[in-house]
Amino acid sequence: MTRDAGHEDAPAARPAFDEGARERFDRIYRALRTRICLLDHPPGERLREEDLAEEFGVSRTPIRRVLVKLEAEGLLRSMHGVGTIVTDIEVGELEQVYQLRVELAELIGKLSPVQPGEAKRAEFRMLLARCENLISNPDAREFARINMEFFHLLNSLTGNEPLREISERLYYQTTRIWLKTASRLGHYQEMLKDEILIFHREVSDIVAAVEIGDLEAVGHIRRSHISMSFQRLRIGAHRALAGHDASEKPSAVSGGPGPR
Amino acid sequence: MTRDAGHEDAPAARPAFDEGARERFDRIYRALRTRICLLDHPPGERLREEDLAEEFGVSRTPIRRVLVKLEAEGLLRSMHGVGTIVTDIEVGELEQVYQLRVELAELIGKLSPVQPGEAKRAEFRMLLARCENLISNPDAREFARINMEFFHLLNSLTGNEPLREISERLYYQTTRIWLKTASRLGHYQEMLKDEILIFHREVSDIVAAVEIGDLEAVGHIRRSHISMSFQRLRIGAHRALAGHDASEKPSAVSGGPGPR
DNA sequence: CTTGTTTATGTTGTGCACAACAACAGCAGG
DNA sequence: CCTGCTGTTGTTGTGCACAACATAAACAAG
Repeated sequence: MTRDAGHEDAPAARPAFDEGARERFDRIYRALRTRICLLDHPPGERLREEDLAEEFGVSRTPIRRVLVKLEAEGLLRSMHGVGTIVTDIEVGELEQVYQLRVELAELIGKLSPVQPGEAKRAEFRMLLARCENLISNPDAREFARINMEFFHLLNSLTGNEPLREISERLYYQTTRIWLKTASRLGHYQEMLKDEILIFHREVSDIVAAVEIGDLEAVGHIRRSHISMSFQRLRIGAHRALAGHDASEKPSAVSGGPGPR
Repeated sequence: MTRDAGHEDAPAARPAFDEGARERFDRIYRALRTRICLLDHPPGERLREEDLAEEFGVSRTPIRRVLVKLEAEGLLRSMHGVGTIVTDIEVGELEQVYQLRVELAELIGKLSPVQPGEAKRAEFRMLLARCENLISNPDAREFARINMEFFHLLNSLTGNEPLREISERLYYQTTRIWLKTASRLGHYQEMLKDEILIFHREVSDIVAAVEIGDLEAVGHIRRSHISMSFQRLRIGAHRALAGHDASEKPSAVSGGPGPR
């Protein structure tokens, strides 16, 4: 298992001088969610409550609250007497989630859009810069992380809180599938570079739309990219299943999947 | 408090001969959710974990799991050292939820629609009959209950499971507001009869669309009714706030709110 | 060797006692 | 009468020991 790789955002067993119960809950919840979506906990891995309790410096009880929530979100599945395992995901099962995400993407620009101030626009530009760095220095994990931050930035463009919550939930249900599918493909490096280029294009287009304040355009761009991303994902998964993934050169438009 | 009124669907402290943990969790969860939405537990009421534990014949631990989930859904709010209280709701805060529900209503007919078989169509006709009975025998509580069952029936028309889950969640966040607003209005009886007539019209139209298998039409009808219902709700709440609710006769189209 | 049974082991679910915390009543000082 | 403090009470959050459960290994019967 890759658990010991690096938990930059989960400083284990931090004393947390004056942390309230709710803050601690959120901290542990987000840490685990990030780990699962970055495949630090790959699908099928068993999470022992006692280990997690020791790692975060608490008892099993608060850990269980977090696990219950993660199970409600569909990332975990705990069975009495067996264990708590990270749910496995298949491209086919995620089609419905993607269909819904495609529709919701447009709503972000429609329902209570909030025009970003200079600070937020700066965040967008910063992310675009990190994305450009990524082109010359491809790294799947960093890619997934930037993608996650980009999502949260986009999500903050709507003032509709229920929409934000639901979009976030669906995002975290689907985002793992890319890393999982990609790791199975033979032409890992080429595909990663292609996907990063496509993602950079999306970020670039969206930042342009944000700069001129056209949030509806942001929604449309996002929608088409999510849709196309899922199409590439399906093709990639199909090739991986057929087993002739390493035998043919990928093209820029249909090379492989990317996290959206 | 109205807690002792009638818990038809929550047989308290049932022995439950061979009930698994998951089934019990679901039973308690749904019982409490129904009670909250039927205002058996009105907004602001304090729920004592120990009382609930005793009533359902379990310890505090499984009760807390249910409360955590209900809190995640926005129906409860528990504060350390204070208590677990039923969240209060205002029409203004629910505007965003309604905007989202309006958009999602159309998706039910679009995303993976499943043509209902004869059994399901019979359920629709049955509900329509109960709705007609309601006209000659108005009862707010029964109205809310039929409305709830009608929602679940509609929700089963899409095969998109994430959409079903999200729609359900949003429905239960909003459905309480009608009973709460209605109970504050002076012309309670007239408004109830008007709302029942409007609801009967909606059910009738939707059943007709279901019979000919046009699920997209179902989505459109539903969408417009949710939208109009919220408009009436806002007007009703405004009148109740202004305090001149009992002084003027309501009309059929703008009389008051109804649960959607 | 195969198969059905039993036992051992490890996990999640539950119950209970206690800690942490907030609100309130009572009271002293002004 | 008002204000600020303090003890008391009641609630949710936590830790821990045990029950319920599933799995797999060990074993006996065929």
